[in-house]
Amino acid sequence: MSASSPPRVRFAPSPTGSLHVGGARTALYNLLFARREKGTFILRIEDTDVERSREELSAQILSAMEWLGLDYDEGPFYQSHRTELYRAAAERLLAQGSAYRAFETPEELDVERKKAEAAGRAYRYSGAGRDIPPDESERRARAGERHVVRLKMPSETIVVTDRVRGQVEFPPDALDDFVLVRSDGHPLYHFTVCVDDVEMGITHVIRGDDHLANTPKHVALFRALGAPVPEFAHLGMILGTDRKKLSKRHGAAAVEEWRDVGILPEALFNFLALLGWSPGDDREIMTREEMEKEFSLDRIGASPSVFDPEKLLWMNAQSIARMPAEELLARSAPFATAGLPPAPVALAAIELHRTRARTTIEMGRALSSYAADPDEYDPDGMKKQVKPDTAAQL
RNA sequence: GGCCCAUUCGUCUAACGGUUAGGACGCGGCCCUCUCAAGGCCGAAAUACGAGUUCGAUUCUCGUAUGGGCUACCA
Repeated sequence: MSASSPPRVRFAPSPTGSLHVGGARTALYNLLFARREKGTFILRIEDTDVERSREELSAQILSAMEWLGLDYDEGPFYQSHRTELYRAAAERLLAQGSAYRAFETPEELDVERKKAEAAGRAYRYSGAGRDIPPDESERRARAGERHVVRLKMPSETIVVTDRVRGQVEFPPDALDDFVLVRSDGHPLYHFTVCVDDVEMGITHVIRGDDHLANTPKHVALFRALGAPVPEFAHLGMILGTDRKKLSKRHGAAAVEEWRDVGILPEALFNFLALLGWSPGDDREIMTREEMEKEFSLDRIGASPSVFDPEKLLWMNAQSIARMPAEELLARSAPFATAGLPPAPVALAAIELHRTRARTTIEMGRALSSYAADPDEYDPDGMKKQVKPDTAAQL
């Protein structure tokens, strides 16, 4: 690959849940790559699924990204505001014969699918819509007949070039003519992704491994759209300690949950960066500047990785141990639910506890314990720590 | 079922054909220490299995096993 113009990358979450640590890491790698290559990091909200997308979740994702320091250069762009773009693209593909209308109902397709399943065959759409002459297709559409728009998949092996997995080949019979636009006019995910990636000039697609098998569809779409195919980098999944894909039921799969238990954003950032990427030497604790300077797609590992809360806690403790006292105080103060002592006392307490507290919650709690004289002292502690003559003074 | 991906200590990872397979978390021990931490030193702990290529495989190829993903008018 020759040196070219600065890369443009994007993070494209769909607002169907809060920001997951897996998503956060994807965003983080995009960000690091953009910074390293002096490129542009774009945020795009994929909210085309009207049934599942919720506005407050978009806001939640935005705030989680801000907290983690995942700052983007352009956006957020909402796909729900870009429907005209997709409609026009569908028209174009239809006009140039790269896509066609199909008039089967979901029920009919379901029957076909069941039949194939019963026969032990892999289901593929028949491609019947391909044979409808353009003028007839046009007429039926104008008459209001319900239809979807499907892409004509080329009957050739599609080679996906992936920066972390190398060349991956997909034989032609593995893909069928998938749906671009639903019968209610809503454009579908694979379609909007590609239209937007083209329109936004995306040069590198860095995303979760779960999209690798979808990539040949995207490659076919980019070609049909007459656009250059971006480079891909597919990241291994993040797993729970049981080696299953990390999810809500593992607890603390969302970025906010870590924020709420007193994890510092820089610690989570550092931890996530090293979950699947390594600078190549033995460094573990890295500053954001170092990461932005040294990040490289070529040093991303291909295998899935287990999210280990213990190590995150250790990294957090490292951050706490190194942070300037004033800053640490400010970050812990929100967790000092039982009040804060006067500043000089608080600062002294910070120094006393910075090697003991692993989270800002623990620090906040420690700080609060200096806010007022306790009502009673632990008898064992008294006996051990307080000499008889001082005890008399109390 | 079909297609695709992955596999180094329990976990995160380094080693881009030749290393006593390195580091980190966690774990154990010792030191430091009025306690608890932190810190320092030491230790146990890995190339999934089987073939092949090669003078030589963690590294390249194939197979098996195990995990995972995709296979929607979800994203």
